[in-house]
Amino acid sequence: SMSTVSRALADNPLIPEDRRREIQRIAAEAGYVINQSARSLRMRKTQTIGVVFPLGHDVGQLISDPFFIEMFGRLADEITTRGYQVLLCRVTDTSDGWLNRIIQSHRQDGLVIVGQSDQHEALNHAAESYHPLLVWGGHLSGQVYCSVGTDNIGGARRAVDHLLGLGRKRIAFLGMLELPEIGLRYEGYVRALRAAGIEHDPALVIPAHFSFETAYEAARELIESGTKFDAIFATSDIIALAAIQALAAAGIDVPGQVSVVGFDDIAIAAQSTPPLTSVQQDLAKGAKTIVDLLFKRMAGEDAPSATLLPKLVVRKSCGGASAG
Amino acid sequence: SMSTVSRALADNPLIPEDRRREIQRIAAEAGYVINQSARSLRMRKTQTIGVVFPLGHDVGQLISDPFFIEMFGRLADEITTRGYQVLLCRVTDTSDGWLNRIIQSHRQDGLVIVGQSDQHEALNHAAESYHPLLVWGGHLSGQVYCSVGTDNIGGARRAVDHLLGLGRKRIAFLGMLELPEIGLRYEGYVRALRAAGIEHDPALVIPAHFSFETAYEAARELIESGTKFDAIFATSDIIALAAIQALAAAGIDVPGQVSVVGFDDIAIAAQSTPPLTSVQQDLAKGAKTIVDLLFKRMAGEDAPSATLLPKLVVRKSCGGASAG
DNA sequence: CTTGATTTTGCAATCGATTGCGTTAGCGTA
DNA sequence: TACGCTAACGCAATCGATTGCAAAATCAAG
Repeated sequence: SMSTVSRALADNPLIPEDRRREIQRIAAEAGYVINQSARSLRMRKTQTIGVVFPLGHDVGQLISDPFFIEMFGRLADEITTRGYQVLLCRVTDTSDGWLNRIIQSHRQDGLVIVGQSDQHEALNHAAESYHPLLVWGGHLSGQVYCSVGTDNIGGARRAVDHLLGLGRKRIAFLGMLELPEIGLRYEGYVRALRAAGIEHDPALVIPAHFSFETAYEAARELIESGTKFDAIFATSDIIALAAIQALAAAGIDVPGQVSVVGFDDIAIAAQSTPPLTSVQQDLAKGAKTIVDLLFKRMAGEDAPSATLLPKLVVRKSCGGASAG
Repeated sequence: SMSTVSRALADNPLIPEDRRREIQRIAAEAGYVINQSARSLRMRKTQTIGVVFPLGHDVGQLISDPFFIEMFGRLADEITTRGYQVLLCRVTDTSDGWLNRIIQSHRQDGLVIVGQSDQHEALNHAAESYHPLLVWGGHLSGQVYCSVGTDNIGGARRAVDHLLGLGRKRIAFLGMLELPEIGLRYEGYVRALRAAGIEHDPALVIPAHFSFETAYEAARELIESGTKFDAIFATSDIIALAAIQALAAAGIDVPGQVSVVGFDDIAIAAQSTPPLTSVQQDLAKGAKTIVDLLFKRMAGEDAPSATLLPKLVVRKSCGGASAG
């Protein structure tokens, strides 16, 4: 009897306990497993969380960025611990309605978007009707969706303040202002300079993508442009490491002549030469917060955005007495 | 008319071209998206590949191992490029029939198992009836399933030969022999020693798990045991890095007193101090091969196992003239 | 206008579970 | 034996697509 079996396997108390056990035993012996496609269709839930990496800006390199990779791993751990599967969605086609296409495919019960990329509007629009959606990224004004992220302004502020404290005055900024998180870090950079009474030179703001190669190019151009600078605030560790290599190639000493600070504090940061000073994002806590809030939303409750406090980890790449 | 729409969206030539386009336009405007649960059920395929990490030996640490992480990223790239989704399966419950449970859930059209763990038998059994299955790992005798992996014996042989060439004679082996791949590396280690006419001392074979902490402990115990050794062949870079730190903590110079060679050549290997000599596995090629073969098998063709040739990347951690 | 061939269209079954609701079985009591 | 009540059970609808097959529409030719 089909319905009885279904109920028995679901541990439905309508079926007497001993009968349930027997059916479960027989099913196990026969190697029977519930077909999840059918189950998903009927139940309208998939026991799956989609993790999305919008790559609107830089296509073709999911794997190359250690930050994304680590974030993914942490998210995967949090999700699987709760008995859900993880579906990785790499979005290459960000044409109109890409997010809706993912949502309406009903492949997942909830979504985590890692990084806003340039899709703030799309996210806002989707969030109006789709609730089990969480975004890792900066908190922007007029934001409808629920996000978790580091205090980018504060983190940048702390990094630049540290450089200023070392006596650095011409601090270059490397990053893509178009991305919301980077825009916020820029905000922190500007505020720190202003607070120190230093005029902000647009020639020191260099667009740099997240990949090592393009960042290296950007740093090289800055060096060759002849613009004078005595420090670099890089908006990611990869950019910082690329800049250090570009400086080394040009015979410029780090931290002797130029101090460098990165962002993220990925694992390699501590291992590089010189070890990299960086603004640490607590990804373990971030991932846990994201998944906690997502499950709250999946349960129908509302959940507010959250901000994590960054920590400046000082190492040798920016010189000064406090190295370590 | 439901059937017409379904056919139109599938670009079925039964529907005249202009009608197809119109229907597609209307569907796009209405934001209609095919429900993948229903589609999967009817079509008996999910456009999804499952990537499985059996953690029978070391539970609770998917994210911590850079090797797994990189492999996953490469696999994900290859899979998404082919228009498939990636489902991450972390297996914690390796009780009888775990693989069958995954297969019969019909959540995916094909499976990639990363690392045999201690599940050789289970894999062999599953492969008899389930064909779209590929395994990253060593090639074992009597193996039914299709696997792709580095030539572990050859790689180990090359690493140990290099140490012997540097004049090292008492070479410790760090790794878990129970795992098939490590067993093969041990085989290479033994062969290299035998070829050099050196007697193999069981006291130099130390069980070491893949996590940094446990590997550090293992190395510390080796050092404190008083057993004399002048080199370490570690079966993963993480183990090698842990060993280097343990040696440093004990005041032993690398590569002055002890040479260290790792396995995998993960990204950090080049960045550590001293930079780590390691047996490089070409994961990009490995992942591509795996997915190529998997899709062949999904198409019903047969596909043979493949072996990749490892390359010894010499850096400073083992001393000698050839450092780079 | 009819016939036959061909192109379009749509009915209805199907995939494999879950579940509301009605039916049957079982048991105790009068 | 009859009745009432509860505990088990099972029929049949449902989820939302796809597709074989038959019906309908269209068209060409006689």
